[in-house]
Amino acid sequence: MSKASIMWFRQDLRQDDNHAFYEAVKQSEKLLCVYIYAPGELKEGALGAASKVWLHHSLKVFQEALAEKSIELHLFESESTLGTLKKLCKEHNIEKVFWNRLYEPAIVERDKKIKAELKGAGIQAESFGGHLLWEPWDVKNKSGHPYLVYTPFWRECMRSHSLRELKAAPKLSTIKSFKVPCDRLDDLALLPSREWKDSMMESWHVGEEQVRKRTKSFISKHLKDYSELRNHPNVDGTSQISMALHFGELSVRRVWDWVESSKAPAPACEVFLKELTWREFAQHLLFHFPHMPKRPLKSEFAKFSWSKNKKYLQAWQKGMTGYPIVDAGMRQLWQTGWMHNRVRMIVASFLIKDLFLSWQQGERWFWDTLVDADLASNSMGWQWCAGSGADAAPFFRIFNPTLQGERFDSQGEYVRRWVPELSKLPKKWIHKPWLADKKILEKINLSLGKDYPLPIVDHSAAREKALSEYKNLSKK
DNA sequence: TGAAATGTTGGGGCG
DNA sequence: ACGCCCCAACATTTC
Repeated sequence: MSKASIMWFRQDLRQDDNHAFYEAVKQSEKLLCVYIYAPGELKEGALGAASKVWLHHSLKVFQEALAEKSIELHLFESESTLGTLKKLCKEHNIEKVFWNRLYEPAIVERDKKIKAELKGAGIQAESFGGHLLWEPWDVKNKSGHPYLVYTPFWRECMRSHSLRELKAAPKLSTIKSFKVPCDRLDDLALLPSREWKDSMMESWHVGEEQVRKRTKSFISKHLKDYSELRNHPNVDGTSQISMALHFGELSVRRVWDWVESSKAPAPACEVFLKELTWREFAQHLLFHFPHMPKRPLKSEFAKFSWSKNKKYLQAWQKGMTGYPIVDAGMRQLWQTGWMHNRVRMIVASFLIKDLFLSWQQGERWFWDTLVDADLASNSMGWQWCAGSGADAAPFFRIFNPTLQGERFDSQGEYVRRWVPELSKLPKKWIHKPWLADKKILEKINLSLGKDYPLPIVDHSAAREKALSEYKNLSKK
């Protein structure tokens, strides 16, 4: 039993199944809850603009939820988390600091240092597993190395790794709370002046309570059709829990439990649990290969000579490439901070293999604009598309944006929703407007090249070029 | 969680 | 009735 402790909240803004919080409440008489915003320490993991907006709202809701139980969540903007923690410990006679572990390289390094320094200063420090299903150092192949291929990773997790015990939300009625001077939420300046910040959040559920409802309703209504409907961008067939998993409003372990105890057929459950395990795989990869966000995991790809065409990059970012499914996705991303996963693969393939821009350019744009931006998932995903990652798609697997559109948005509804200038175009041409009859275009008063761009590159020519470039690379 | 090129098969039209 | 061609449908290979 410790008299006074700090609960250091990070990406675990929840009460349910929060091991560090559970133990902190159990082991302490008096508890100081803190969130420390120290962007300078995070390197390439420093939050993107959309993530900051999400964090702002998430912190607000979490503060309110704790306040209902008379617990204050103290916010601090800081240049040194260690400095802030040490100062608080000293000022308030703190005996122990609790937190849940994270696995990004810069954070791991910082937290190790913090733990050592606190212990050196005579303060106990204990970290807990809560962000993942399994610890990265526990899942290894027979020769003791981390897995580089997903399927064996999945099998190994299923075969030999049990899930940790779930923890209920701690009972807060008996714990004594501190109230100390701290920053206000607005002082953290997480909301940019960008105009999309309000409209962006309209699409999403924020906070533990709302996210729980949304997830449970997904499981009971949509999980049974997940394997099919998750591919159709205009259908509400995905769980949309990525952002809540990133900031920890939702425990992945808890979701796993809900899915396993759901009434959905076992094969549907498995498809979904495999997606949760892809997230896990990404986190483990980043832990073992800290350079994943910056450099190709397959080093031969470092020689690839990418284009630096700024106009192409801008056209892609703004959703003005002339390929409707690509543009719809990029505009959905800009307006809502989120893009359907099927479309993420399509726009990524397009950036890399049609425009020859490096996957890192795409990675950085997603990082800044996605509310669910996650260093591990994002860099793994981009490397997967580029063919340079672990268990990646072969480079020659090139998506044809027209065919992908026709297959997964067969009615063109997704395109019409996000690219309104094409909304009157008949289904037949919705994914290839440049082939539409002039008469039709005149009739709907659509002037290609003016109201909507002509394709900025020719897909089949770009495909040939990409393949020959790749061939050269593998020769060298 | 590709697409395109190439190969194979089999039904039907037709001399 | 037969051979031939066409081509859609499907399978396999290649990038």
